[in-house]
Amino acid sequence: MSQEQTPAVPGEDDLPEQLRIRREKRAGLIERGVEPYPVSVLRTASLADIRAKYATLETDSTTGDIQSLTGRVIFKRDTGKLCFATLREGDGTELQAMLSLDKVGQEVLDSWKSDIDLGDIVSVTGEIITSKRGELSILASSYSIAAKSLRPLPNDHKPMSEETRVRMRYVDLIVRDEARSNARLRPAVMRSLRETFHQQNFVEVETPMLQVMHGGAAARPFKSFSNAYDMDLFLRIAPELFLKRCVVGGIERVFEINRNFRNEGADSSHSPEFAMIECYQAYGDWRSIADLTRALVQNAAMAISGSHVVTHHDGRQADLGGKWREISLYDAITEGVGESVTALTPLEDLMKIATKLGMKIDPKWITGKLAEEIFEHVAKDQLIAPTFVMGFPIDTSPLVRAHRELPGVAEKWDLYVDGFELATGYSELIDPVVQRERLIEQATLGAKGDLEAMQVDEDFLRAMEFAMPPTGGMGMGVDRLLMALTGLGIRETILFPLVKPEVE
RNA sequence: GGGCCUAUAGCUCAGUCGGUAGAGCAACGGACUUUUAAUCCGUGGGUCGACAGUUCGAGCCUGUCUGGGCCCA
Repeated sequence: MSQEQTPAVPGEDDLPEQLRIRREKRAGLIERGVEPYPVSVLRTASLADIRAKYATLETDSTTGDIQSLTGRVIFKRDTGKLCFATLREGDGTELQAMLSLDKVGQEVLDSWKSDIDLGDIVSVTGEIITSKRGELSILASSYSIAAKSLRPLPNDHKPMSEETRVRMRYVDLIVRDEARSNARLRPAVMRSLRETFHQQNFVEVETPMLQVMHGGAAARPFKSFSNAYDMDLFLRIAPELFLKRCVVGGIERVFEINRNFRNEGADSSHSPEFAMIECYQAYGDWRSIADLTRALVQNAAMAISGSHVVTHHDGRQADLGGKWREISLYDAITEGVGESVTALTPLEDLMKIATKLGMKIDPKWITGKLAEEIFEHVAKDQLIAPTFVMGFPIDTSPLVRAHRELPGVAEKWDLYVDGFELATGYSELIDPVVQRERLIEQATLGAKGDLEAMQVDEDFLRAMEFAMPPTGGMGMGVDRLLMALTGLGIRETILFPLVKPEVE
């Protein structure tokens, strides 16, 4: 006191007024012997319990039921001798607390008015009643502070800016109903997905995220390093090659739901880390795996909205029910450009078509890649209702079996919903000799500077040489599934999406 | 990668022609025993994202950088 003290936190003196006042209130409580962060407080029921128990209580009644309830103070309406506050608990359930002079006395009432701020978490003990206006309430005989908030809550009636919501999701969850429901949507969808898999006798496995060699998809990886082994490691871009090892080993129906990492840009439909489903079904093919995919999506829709018709957050409805439309990729291109295009159409002809469409062409694109780009250019906007796009070019699908009839085409589909790619499914390539040739082609592309090309995974090829049964496989983005079910952007489906650090 | 928009009080946002920084909520002081975003009276709160430039003078104009959003590829 007598000496000059440097503040414990640098710049404590420079805190904004509201933060400083709350820190002073905390210190004041401690000085008076009141613990602002007690080890426990009284709680006999949740607010939801009380709401359920007294759903039909008449206006201005008493119950004689004494409870201790906790919640965060989100509104305060202080009058001279009777104070009201709205308490809110984690799922958004609210209940009114009332403190009256004749029940708690002058000292307690004064302390409530001066010590308790919006955002504080409190425990209130008293009788459950309804007010003269009919509001279900707890009429306090005493209260205690459960945890003092040192920061003011944002304005509860104006939505926080998108940036603030993402940077401070914990506050978003306190103040925004949709944030709370979104957070609970994902686990509901995850449970539904797992149930569908279990109904169909799929076994869930967990395969490595830290990999010696990345593979199973075309993407740039995040690179790490193992000090103990003195070698480079990669965060996985896909679990595919390990799940296929499982199928070789006899786990005939296998799935994994877990995180993949891709060292690429982030936008409204891409996140550097994202949850992905992959599954493999021995003795299945691209057709059987398409049926499974439809069941996964439709059951998830049913789980969260009780119907195959889902309502997006903006009120738009999307019907995911029934059997989905199928179109052939090359038929769609042919229709879109008005001249016949097949997997055998040479690169030069595709170039002419793309140029005529005014597309920007990357000279590194191979024939199949160019065909896919033309498809996206002419047809993507029509893919709002769920649509299987069947038959992708074989030169961009190194892990897929060739189509049983169409030359140059692979037995691969992409599922489009709402204009974006939700899932992809294959008849898997199981001939180890062809598989080796395809991976070596990829490695050649890699040597030429294609950073997304796959590496040759010798152990994977050895596994394939022990024979994998004919198999259908599928991959689906979980975040994108949530987008298709809700219409939200990917950053709203992920609780804590990657954000660059705030600058001081 | 290219283009457009954006950053101002704790939160959400105004800020005209370049001339002393504004509102609502929140906060602080006071009144109020049935409020529901309570009401009424009063008060305080700002490194206008950062740096540079133009100017007598910059929240505003110019440039660079940083964060965020949208569109295109």
